[in-house]
Amino acid sequence: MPENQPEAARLRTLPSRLLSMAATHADRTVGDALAARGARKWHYAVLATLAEFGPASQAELSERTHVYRSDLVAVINELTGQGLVERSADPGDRRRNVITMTDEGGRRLRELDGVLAEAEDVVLAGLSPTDREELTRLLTALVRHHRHG
Amino acid sequence: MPENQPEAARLRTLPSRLLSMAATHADRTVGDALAARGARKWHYAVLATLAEFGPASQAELSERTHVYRSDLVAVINELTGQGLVERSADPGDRRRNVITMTDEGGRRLRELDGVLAEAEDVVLAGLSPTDREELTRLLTALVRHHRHG
DNA sequence: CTAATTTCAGTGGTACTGACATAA
DNA sequence: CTTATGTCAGTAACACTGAAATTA
Repeated sequence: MPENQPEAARLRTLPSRLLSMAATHADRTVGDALAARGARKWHYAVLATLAEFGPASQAELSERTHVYRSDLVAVINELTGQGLVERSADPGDRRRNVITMTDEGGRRLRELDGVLAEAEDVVLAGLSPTDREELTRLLTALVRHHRHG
Repeated sequence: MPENQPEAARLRTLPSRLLSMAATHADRTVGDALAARGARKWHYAVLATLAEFGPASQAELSERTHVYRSDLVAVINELTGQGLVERSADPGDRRRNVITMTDEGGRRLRELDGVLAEAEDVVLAGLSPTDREELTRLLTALVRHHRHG
């Protein structure tokens, strides 16, 4: 028995659901594109963060990328295995490792920049340039608020 | 060595990343709120769909909720276990089950409506009413576009 | 025969928790 | 003693694939 009240179509406009569906599609698009080059989004996040802020400890990388400390270990292992970053002991604090991007890591990052740009374009294909900016603005406001709400 | 080029801050405005972070937070907020009542978002999706379209086969529910047919089995098992829906054989097509919402399922749905409303409000707390509508519009356009090329 | 439906078994990336040893 | 760091083990919900059995 369908109801004829306003909440009959509960699901269709539920923001959390729309967010989830859009993010799933975006993650899959980006993930597939990166996987075709043997990378994952965390790899890109770490490389991009190293390019922006320079060498850092794993704890710092975790804060900046929002990849959990515990999960970052495997990511750094994979990146070192590919020669994209180097892990060395911090002489000033022997609890820490210093992660440094190699030259090959820099080249890899610029390669992945291209992959990402294409993927983002696929993700946003349904929106005008104005709407893309508007969406970015709204999402930025959302995550900003969540981080110090 | 931080770069001073425009792509230095690659991550901060990457739409797929913003989408992912916002969706993760939203999923967690909604998921926690539902979990406090012993429910998950798929349970809500199934109940809401049954309320809107009436009794349906699992294949129909899968299409409407976008829960995979294989995953839907467990969801229906859980809902029947709680007496919220009933699973019976379709007399007209013996491959199918007919899933029907019980009266208790209807009460449960209205209970969860309240839970969802609160959770959505938390999720969108950083946005004005106008921005909330705008976000909903943009996300709707995105998922709409994804669903038909 | 092919096609649809339900079900089960399993995979993989992600988000997250807890604990431990080491060192500040 | 407390705190921070890196590491490991493990959980849970989710998205998705493949295949088997049944029936149309």
